[in-house]
Amino acid sequence: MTLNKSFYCRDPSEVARDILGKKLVKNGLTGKIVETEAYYGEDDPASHAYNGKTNRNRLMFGEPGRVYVYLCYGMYHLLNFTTREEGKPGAVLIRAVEPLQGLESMKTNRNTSRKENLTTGPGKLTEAFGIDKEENGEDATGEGSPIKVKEWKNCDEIQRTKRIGVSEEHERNLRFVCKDSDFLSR
DNA sequence: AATAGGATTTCCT
DNA sequence: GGAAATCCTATTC
Repeated sequence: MTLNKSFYCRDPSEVARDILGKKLVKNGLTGKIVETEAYYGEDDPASHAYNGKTNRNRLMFGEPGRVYVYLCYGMYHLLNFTTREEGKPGAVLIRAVEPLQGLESMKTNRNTSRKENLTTGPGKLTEAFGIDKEENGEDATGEGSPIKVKEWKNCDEIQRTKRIGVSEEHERNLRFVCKDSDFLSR
């Protein structure tokens, strides 16, 4: 079962927590989501949407369940799914997955053979899955969608921590991880 | 093991 | 002009 629009049309923290353990699918490659972060809008200084709508972040203001990919530090594509109803900015960043299917393609894409270095970071997993600006704006809620998330498992134990790469000020605990995973970032 | 620097887009001051 | 939702490599301890 592909996660539908009502799954994504909720508070970003709820979506970030509930999407853990689910299966990320793109073109035959799959991975178990083990690390996420929630981002909000006007009340979240670390969010792209903090200062209002721009060409880059406009999907965060739109309907839920869309793929939001953007270029970080001029080099790495980061994968998000939009959340909340149209008009209220929100997104969930996928920070790490555990590789399940398509390991050989991932190794080629990443130019490494070590399973633990394939998808253990937000920039790494997009490279492993071949995700870039092409996918920006795609609807992730259809069975035929190029990128989607499917029902699969839940994590045994979920832990909530500070977000990574975000300045201390105003930071709330908006990072969610499957506690005992061997595939978390850094 | 720990630290430092580089690659380089998008947006803000 | 400078910082940002990162990662890799080289250098130094």
